[in-house]
Amino acid sequence: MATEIDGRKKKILLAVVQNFVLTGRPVGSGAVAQSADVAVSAATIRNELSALEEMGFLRQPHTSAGRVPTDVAYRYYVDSLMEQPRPSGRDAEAIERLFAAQTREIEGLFQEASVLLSRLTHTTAIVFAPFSSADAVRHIDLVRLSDQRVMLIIITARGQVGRQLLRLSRPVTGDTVQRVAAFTDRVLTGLTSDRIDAGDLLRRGKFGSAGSGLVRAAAEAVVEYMGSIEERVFIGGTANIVESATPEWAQTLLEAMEKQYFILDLLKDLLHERRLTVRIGEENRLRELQRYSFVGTSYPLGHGLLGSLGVVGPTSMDYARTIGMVEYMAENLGRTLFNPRG
Amino acid sequence: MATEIDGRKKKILLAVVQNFVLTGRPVGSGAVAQSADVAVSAATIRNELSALEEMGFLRQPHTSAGRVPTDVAYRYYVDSLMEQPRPSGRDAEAIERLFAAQTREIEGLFQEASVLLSRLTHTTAIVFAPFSSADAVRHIDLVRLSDQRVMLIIITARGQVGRQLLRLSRPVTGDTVQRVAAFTDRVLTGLTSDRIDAGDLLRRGKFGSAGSGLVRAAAEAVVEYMGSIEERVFIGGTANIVESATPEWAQTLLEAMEKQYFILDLLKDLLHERRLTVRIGEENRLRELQRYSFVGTSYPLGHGLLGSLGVVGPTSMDYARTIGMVEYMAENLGRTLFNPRG
DNA sequence: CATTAGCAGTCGGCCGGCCTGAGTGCTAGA
DNA sequence: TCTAGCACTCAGGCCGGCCGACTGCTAATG
Repeated sequence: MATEIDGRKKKILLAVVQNFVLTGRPVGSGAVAQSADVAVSAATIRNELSALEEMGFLRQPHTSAGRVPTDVAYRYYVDSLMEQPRPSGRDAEAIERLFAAQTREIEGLFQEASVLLSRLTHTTAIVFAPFSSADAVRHIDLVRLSDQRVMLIIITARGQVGRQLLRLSRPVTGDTVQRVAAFTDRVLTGLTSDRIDAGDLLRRGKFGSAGSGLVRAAAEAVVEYMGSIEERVFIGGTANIVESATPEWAQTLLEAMEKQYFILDLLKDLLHERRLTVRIGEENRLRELQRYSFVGTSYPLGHGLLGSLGVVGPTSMDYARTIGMVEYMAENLGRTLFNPRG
Repeated sequence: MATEIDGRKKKILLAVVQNFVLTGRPVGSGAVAQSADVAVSAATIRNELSALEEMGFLRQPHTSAGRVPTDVAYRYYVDSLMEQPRPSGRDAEAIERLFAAQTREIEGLFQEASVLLSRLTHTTAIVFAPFSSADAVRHIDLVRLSDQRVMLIIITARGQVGRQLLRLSRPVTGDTVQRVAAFTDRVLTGLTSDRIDAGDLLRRGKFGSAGSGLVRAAAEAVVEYMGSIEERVFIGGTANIVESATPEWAQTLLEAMEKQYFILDLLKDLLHERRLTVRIGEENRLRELQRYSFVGTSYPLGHGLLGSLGVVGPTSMDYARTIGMVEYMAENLGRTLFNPRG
């Protein structure tokens, strides 16, 4: 009859959740009687379990089995029951070691962060780094690959780097490429994309027809690049997906993970709010994720930008530990890329 | 008694391999009698099958089952039986479309190549792009992230781009970073790593203690970067791994795929020879791959460098089709990145 | 009136036996 | 040398029984 969740129910629910997370098997009244610090018999606990089931926190896979927490139970656990520890000494140290080096290749840093996070939490980790290029040009370079192919390299004021392959309709000589590179670098540096005009460039620099084609192609590619957002995604621990579900679900999720739009949908709305987000089972909008839970947060990327990172794992994950890790990783990553206090 | 493989045996073996690749189930004498173009009865085929088993080409999962090809049979099939078709019109078109764009982001090109290749072959595809940096400096830039963190951007003569995070022991101002950037760019451009000397730089440019620290850190990072080889790996279609094997094998392989050394071991020796390589089952050195087959080849990256690409799939893959795809993809990729004829 | 001991009931998982069907090897005859 | 026929083998599906874990209910208890 009790429709409110009292102290004893809390303890029992906590015991069920912890036990299930640990063993992965339905938890019976006997197991709860042993592990929860309530001094009542298994029979009483049965009554309580039955009440908790009525309230939607637990369910039975079949009549004669123990209880399994529902998404609602995990939600309640995360919101009201668990105590959130900082990562243990060893785990914290592993994360700190990643950021200890004096010099660090930047793509590698993101990749290794995702791998480490996945390893520490036994989940699949995703690190999302959106670099806005709505920014000014800092440097332009052109590298001749062959007669009609040139690579354009753009560096923006904020340090974002893009490399674009240009295909030309006429062959260009190495000398022309060099001259056009120097010219575009000189003329475009400092400009934002809305102030770049291919026609204007062609009037200011005199090149043969092949050179003019290159100038035009480069200018167009620069405008296109500067207007785009480069969204880099680093995924680690995909193997952990296989462990935690049936092969079909694993395959579906693996497939989804390779889709850009999937990742964006998952991580993009974290960018607007700075706080930790936990989405449990069916709380996820994405159908492929409704058998899993997601724990994510954002981190500062510098220049006022935010990135986000998170993990995907079984709904029966150890939320306390996972949340601790995700937060600590975000903190360290943010501090490394952008440190207001030096 | 026949220890040589005659024409009829060839036809029968071919039928078994093709049938098994198609259905995935052991092939019996009846099925062979129907599909192979030999006008003999099932009983005769049974004798031949038995002989082929004796010779090591086939094996029976159990006494009353049909036959399954061994690694040896696939090897013989690849070497002597199959006819290698060019990719079908539709497949070729899909590949060509990938390379059709006038302007192309370069990382994205590699990534999409791996995804497309995996999709067309139902395997997991790997594209390996080793960029040697044993090269001259083309451009240096520094971007201040915070008081004590600076991002170093290096462009090499061949167009390789590196971004390194530097952590400084003293805070630097934006102005200092700018001055050091201009100085290092001017002084280092054109040099190879063996001619870069931090001490010499410090003598030639006068900066405060913070600036000198930055000069030294930058110089060291440049030397380190120029001496390294940046090895980028793009993997597509990991979900296909799950389909083709038991979850345990799939997990083992997925785990291995995330390891740098594994990929390198797999793809690096392709770089020395230009021809197609097929490694079937236990022919693979790597233990994790001995239940799979690998089909790979190399492609020119420009500047005399080679990259490599390949796919990993079940030993019972459609080798003819797969080989066609891998070769066609390598051809197109190579032509796009490096085109001796324009 | 909450709690508890006891008991009957439920059901998944496992084991062994049975049957079926696909496919084999062998033999005798053409 | 090939083939028809036959006895044989064995994986996989199906059934029934047993075991054990766990439940819900009831009646007794402080």
